[in-house]
Amino acid sequence: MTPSLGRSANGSPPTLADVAERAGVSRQTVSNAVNNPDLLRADTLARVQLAIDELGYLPNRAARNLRTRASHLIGLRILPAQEGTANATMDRFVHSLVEASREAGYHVLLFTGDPTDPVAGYDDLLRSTAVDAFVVTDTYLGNPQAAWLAGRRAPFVAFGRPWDDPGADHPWVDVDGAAGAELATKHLIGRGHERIAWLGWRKDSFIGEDRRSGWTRAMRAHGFATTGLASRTEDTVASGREASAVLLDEAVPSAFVCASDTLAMGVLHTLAERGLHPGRDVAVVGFDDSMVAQLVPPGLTSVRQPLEEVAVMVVRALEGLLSHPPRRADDVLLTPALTVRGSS
Amino acid sequence: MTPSLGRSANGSPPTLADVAERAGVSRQTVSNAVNNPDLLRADTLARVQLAIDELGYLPNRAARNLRTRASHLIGLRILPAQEGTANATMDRFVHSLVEASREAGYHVLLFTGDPTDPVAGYDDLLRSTAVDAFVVTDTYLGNPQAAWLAGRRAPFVAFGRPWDDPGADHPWVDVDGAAGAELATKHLIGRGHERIAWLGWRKDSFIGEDRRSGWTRAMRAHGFATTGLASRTEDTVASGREASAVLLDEAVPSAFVCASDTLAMGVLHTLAERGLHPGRDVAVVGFDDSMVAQLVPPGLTSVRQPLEEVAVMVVRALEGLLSHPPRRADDVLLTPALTVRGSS
DNA sequence: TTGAAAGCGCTAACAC
DNA sequence: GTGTTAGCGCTTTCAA
Repeated sequence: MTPSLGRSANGSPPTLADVAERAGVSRQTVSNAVNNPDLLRADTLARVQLAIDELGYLPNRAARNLRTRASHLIGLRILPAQEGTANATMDRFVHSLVEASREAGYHVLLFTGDPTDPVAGYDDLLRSTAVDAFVVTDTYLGNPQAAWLAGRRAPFVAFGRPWDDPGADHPWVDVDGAAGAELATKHLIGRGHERIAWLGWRKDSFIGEDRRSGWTRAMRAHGFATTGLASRTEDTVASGREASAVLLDEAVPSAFVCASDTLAMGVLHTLAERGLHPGRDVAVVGFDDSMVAQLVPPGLTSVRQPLEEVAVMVVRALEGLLSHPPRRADDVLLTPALTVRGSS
Repeated sequence: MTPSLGRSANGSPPTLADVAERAGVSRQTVSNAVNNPDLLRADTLARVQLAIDELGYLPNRAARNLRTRASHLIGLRILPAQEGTANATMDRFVHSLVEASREAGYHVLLFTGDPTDPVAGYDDLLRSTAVDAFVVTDTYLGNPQAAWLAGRRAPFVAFGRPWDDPGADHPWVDVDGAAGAELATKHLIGRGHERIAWLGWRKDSFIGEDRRSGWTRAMRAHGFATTGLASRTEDTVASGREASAVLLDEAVPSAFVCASDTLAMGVLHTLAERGLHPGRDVAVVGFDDSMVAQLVPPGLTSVRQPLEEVAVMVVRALEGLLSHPPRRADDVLLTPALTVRGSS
């Protein structure tokens, strides 16, 4: 009787030796059949392949990892989800990264760490050679992990520019936030708005200032005033609500461009309180195209980051770093798109 | 000069042999210091520990995995995110699972597979012994993966009851959807509502029918009619909008209990179109406590699944399965809670 | 309490 | 083209 697929007689998965015996060749020949098929004569390859299929053989990962000094695993640290915000960007990115990695033959290993220690978790994975490389996502607020990883000579690619260290020599992929905000502002200008307010993050956020510059650029290009029309606050609904209420009272904008969907939802709250209708009375554009933007009536126009593309480029850069010899991929700055909905 | 932490002279991480040499003991003694410290004499242990710390030694995962036949990796398959729905339950669960796994010494390996083939991806990971076990999440709609994994004798724990196979003998953890819907309905009854509509999924969804039964139970317990007050539809905003419009016209409910936040958002769309205010004119309760529920004005009351607890119980069951000898943990049915917001 | 030997399953290097 | 040898770094067994 044929052993059941994927299990040899002793109950554990078949090994190279099992296949070799069945095909009547040496173990090395089986290894070559798997890794360098063109080295084998056609009939030998066919015989080995048959045995492989019959046994359902797949190389043992641990053994292969040990020998090749590679795990084909990519580490990604995820932070606890922020309740009460629309920040699902990371979750969307995780999906995209898993997909893109798979196509390159990698799996994604998720880990967490003490949120107060930006480097926690990386160290152990690195020292135990559990992953081949990392994808680093939270490059904002002067995060030390890029420098730390670089110091350890750990291969990694960043999703996000090295804002505070332009000389950093790791590859990165980012989305042009200024272009996104500019797109949003121009869209509103095209709809006839002139008094367009900016609702953004506090000044110490590089990403926030970058996005804000897109708004400024579009406004200036059309000769519209920006004075008194900008507000910087925390990334919470409550802050967005308060800030938009103040702006409405003091600057009377007819439209808002926001640094996040969370802040945009704050604007919607203010409008709801005042009996104003988004899109009809006041236009609102958010940033990130979160599920909230898609679902809230009448739909929130929002800047959408091309995370699928980001993931593909990140993996491409990773492949470069992990090839022999290592290649450093060019940095990539992608342009977001605008998803127009009822709120504008 | 001391070699830099985590790297021996030749540039790769230090090994057992490096530590042994430095501490003047055999490799085996170092291994014991790591895995069975009580076997060593106190002073030997201290000496070895010092060398370990100085070198920044951590056991190589691949080697350890090969030897112990365990990867300390848990596989979780994630499906492509459904745009246009509020279904971020999976993302929340991923976070919780990563956290719970870490505390048990496991990492989470994410993978995808052809969405049309429910078993794709599992097979390779299993045969290559890349993961120790799986967490299976999409147990609805007669999904064959549980039976398939069981047939392969692969250790796995399900988040979700084996609805279509009550005799399945794998451990599972689930949330009591009926209790959740009952909680929601009773909450509305307590607010004075009597004509409470049910907006749910199509009849072939076990989960949908389970949740619906909670509504029925609460209504019957109070002697309220349910005839004409229930609607079953697809889990999309558009379906929820249409179905709620029909219900409002034909059955004139004063409140809605929905099988998902997505459907609840559909109700909010209908209310917005008709100039009705959620919470003031018509009460609405959703299911899942998604970010949308938290952010939409005036806040959507929603049933919240205790996913953190689910993850902890899942990992506990996993630990049982992977211990020697394997233990099958008791099945767990957790009760959700209601998060009350402006919509009710 | 510590050390020596063997081997997990694989692939790199080399010999035939 | 194919087979042989060696060894990746670790833990299990057994001997000292």
